[in-house]
Amino acid sequence: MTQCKLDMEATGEKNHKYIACERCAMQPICLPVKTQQSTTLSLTDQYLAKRTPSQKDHYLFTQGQPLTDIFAVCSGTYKLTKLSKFNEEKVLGFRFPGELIGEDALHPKTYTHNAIAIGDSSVCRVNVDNLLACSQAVPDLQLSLVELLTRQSFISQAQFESLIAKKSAESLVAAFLLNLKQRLSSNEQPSNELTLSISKDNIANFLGLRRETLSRIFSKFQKEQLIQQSKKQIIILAPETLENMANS
Amino acid sequence: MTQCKLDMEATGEKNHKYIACERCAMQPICLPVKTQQSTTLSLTDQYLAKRTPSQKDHYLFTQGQPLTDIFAVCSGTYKLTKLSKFNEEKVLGFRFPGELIGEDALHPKTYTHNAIAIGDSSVCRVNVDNLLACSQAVPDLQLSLVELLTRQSFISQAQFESLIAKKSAESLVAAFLLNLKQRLSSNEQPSNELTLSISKDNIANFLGLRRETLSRIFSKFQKEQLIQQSKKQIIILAPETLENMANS
DNA sequence: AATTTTTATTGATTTAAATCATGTTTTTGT
DNA sequence: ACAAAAACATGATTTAAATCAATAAAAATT
Repeated sequence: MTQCKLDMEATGEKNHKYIACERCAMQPICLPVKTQQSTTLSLTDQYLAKRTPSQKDHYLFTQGQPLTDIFAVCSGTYKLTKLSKFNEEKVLGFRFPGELIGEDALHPKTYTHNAIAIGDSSVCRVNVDNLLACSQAVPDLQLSLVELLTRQSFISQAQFESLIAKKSAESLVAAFLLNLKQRLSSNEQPSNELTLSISKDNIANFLGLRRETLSRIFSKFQKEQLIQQSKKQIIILAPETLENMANS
Repeated sequence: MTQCKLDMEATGEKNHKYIACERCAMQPICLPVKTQQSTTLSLTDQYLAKRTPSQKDHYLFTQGQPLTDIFAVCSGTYKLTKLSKFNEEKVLGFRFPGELIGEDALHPKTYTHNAIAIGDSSVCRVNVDNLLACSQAVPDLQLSLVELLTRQSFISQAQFESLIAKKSAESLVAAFLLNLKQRLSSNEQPSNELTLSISKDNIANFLGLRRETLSRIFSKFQKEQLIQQSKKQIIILAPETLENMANS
């Protein structure tokens, strides 16, 4: 499996697992260009910066800031947040390796939320101005951009639907766990074991539940042998039961 | 204000108010091409069918059907729905004149929901295959398509955020009313009067509330002089108060 | 290793919205 | 214009989740 050339290089954080470019949502505007004739091989260099590391709590950007780059997560986790009127943080979502950040700012050309690293993480960074300039010259690239945008809006749509479906707290959590499993294990073979890089507070916030409620549900799932948790490690014991709960 | 050439023609339904093309979300891929040199003037004809009428309860498409067209509402209202496991209808949203339908099916090339006319309505219809073929030849068109998609994903994002923010039933309804007002009165000067083309059942379904709860909230708003309703006609008396409720 | 801070759990109580129940108004079709 | 069917409203009761409260366990800091 081919990977970005930086894959094997020392980037200062040795214990990082980087995602393969093949699995990355940015791929439409990165890899295809690379694999074309050598004249265009340097094209990506005009807009792509690879593996920019973020330490814990680093802001990739903040809401209201003008758009400069769109990002793809290489390693770690980011959370997307917004501040409410009285400065309460609302978590809008999480981004895991291979997923995009900031692409929804393309229209108003302004970031509409904050993107914050949870633990040490890293991104590839695509400069939008340069990308658009290049895409004017390379029709294929423009087409790939359309591809990237439509794929992303499909994912957003799915997430929207899963949250709009009025559900019990329990089914929300079941759906969330299965969604995590799916997004985190697409690397290798699907696994029922996952590490929660995110705090329960952040998860509760995202799901619109109280921390106490979330805690009770995790305890209940544990008691009912649906999951098994020790610290940040979670094993999903009964995916089918959770599946049934999720779309109850 | 210029309008589509069919605007003044008799289309069988005389009491229909059609939206001006300038106000339509499809505009990026319709009007610009029309106003270019006469050789490309016929280009839109290759993918655009104007003013296809839908009688009440007509399905524009159903979930699972392969994508053929994307639509823009010309008049009336459509609802987007999905069936749950046990055949319960979930309302995912409404589309009013000037808004797009089906554009989110561009990626998997399959419609993911149903689009159903509420009352007599009409759409402009854009054939996707022909559009993509044309856009290969006309780079400007491709750029406009990107524009259209990014604008739309911005709107979707806003809707997502308004629904994910865990709020009371009351604030949900307040936000919904203001959203309706904004989307329905963009025609002329902003008005506080609006006609509910949608049934309260559909609204309750969309907001994830019970019909009884919605009914109570409307009654409460009326009692508190925030709105005034008679049949399907609603007058928003205190937009600021509703605004405060909406982002409480 | 010890202490502070943050994060998570569990119980008791309250509350907002769902559910159950019934009646009224509006719309639709003949 | 009338009957039937939808759609809407309102009261009484139940319930799921929020809130209040108090510990317990992890993680971070010294």
